[in-house]
Amino acid sequence: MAKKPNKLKARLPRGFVDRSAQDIRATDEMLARIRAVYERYGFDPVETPAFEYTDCLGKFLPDTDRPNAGVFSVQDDDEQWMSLRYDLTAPLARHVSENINEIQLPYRTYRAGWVFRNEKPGPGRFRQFMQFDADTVGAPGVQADAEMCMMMADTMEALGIPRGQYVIRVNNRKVLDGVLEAIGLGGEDQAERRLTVLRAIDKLDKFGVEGVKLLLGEGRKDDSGDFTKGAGLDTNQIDMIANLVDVKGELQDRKSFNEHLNYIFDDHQDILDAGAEIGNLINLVQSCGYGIDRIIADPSCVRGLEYYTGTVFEAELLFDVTNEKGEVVQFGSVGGGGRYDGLVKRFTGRDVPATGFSIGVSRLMTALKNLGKLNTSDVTAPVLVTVMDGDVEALGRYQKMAQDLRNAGIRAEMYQGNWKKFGNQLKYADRRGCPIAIIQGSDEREAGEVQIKDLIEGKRLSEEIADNVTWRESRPAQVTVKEADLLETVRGILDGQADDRKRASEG
RNA sequence: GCAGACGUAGCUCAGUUGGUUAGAGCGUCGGAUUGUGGCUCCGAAGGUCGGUGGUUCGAACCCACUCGUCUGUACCA
Repeated sequence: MAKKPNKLKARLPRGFVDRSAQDIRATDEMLARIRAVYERYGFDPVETPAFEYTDCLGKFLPDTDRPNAGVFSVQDDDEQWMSLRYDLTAPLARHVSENINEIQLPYRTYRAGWVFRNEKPGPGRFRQFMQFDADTVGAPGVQADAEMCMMMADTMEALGIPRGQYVIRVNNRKVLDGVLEAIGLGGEDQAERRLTVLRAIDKLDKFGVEGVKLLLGEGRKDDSGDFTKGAGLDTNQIDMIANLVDVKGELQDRKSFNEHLNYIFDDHQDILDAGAEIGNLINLVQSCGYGIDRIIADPSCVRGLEYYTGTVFEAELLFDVTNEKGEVVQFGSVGGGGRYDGLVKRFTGRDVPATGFSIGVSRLMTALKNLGKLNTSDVTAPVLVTVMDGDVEALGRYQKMAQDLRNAGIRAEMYQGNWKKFGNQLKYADRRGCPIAIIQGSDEREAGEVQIKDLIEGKRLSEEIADNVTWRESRPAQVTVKEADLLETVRGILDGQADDRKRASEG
């Protein structure tokens, strides 16, 4: 009968994660580096809330009054639908529109924040993740797009990704639109088909040209035997798109890009005009010294299907990313953006052209972590002041030692567990990674002394001592000093440990 | 969403043809050692076998459903 009480099971919602101290510190470091680049380009921060009214995000399902399934939504007490933001661009457009009279355009702005997507999570894909965006609102020229591409390249390098290990791929939506028109997919009635074609093109890096061709035609069967219906184009149409898209990074400048387009679409002026815009962007960045090792034209770059109107670009990592099991994983892009000239107009009715991009911080961190390029934090654990006597007077003395260390800028704590088992205090310090333990029992107290134990050096010495009695009695790496010399001695040991770490990391 | 694989202790995994009381290693806790971490030794705790229902004298094992994880794929602002 004595059935255990049914305990509540502690569980994390699917697709969400708790972040460790190390992750938080690493993220802070990444954010600081990204922010420094954006600031240097003259951008200012602005922050918007996690919730927006769903209509401002533009995510109602067609022909219904319910929000899209991909967004987390709740109804406010007045029955209006609100949703957690799924990116930072739509909220920015809302903010700018609401404050359009106060904001000096062109407006350069950046912001980092959590965004939420109610989708199937996967490795490195979560339902809450962080983006770090930069946008220029009210800048119509391709020179603003060019600036974005360069800033994105600078950001990659600021994060420690060497040149040649990443690339910014640039395209223009108007090229793709023109091409679709040219192969006879224009008009309202073919909208769905155009989307299918764009999705197929976007899969180039995943499936290769042959895979894309299948998706443009009848369809493609994947490894599990699942069949994806294709766009149903004829071979002529498929070949034109395949030729457009399969360039293997050969389009190095304005001239070669235009020649490429000209070769396939020599009688379509709108395509050539859009192509010229990409060419101009490439020339602009090259005049600033950003060569094809950093920014390159790529007609297969598609990006989001929703609101981009011109230039689109994305940052891709070129090194292999391996997971915990050592398998190489398809990583795809770590950020991207483009021109969205219609987004502010939805609210204001005014033409307010804008361009910007987004970096997937969480995703990029996964890549850097798996690569071992993530700055492992150099935060050291606190110095532990151990407790030998539990009377209030003694506790005050221990607490004061901790305060003195803190006031001297040294991370320190007094042991707050059960002080009666002294061995456990050092065990705690060991597991916590404390560099030093401070010990003062009645003997030391009477002599006006403290014992200072270098736990790192002690750990090293322990390898040479097999016998526990000897190990305990020898009190390795432990010195006795006058109370007045506590701070200086601790600082000396910490400095020595820091030097050792530096030497070790430099190999 | 679709397809497949897998769910046994905190973790990694054994578990015979369906047969008594479900095991190991690691970890955790306690002791040897109440003022000294590591090592070693001794001991203990820890399980609705993912859940529900069914077949059976009997189910961790077989069946159905369901939940979760992983892989591929679709969607992805």
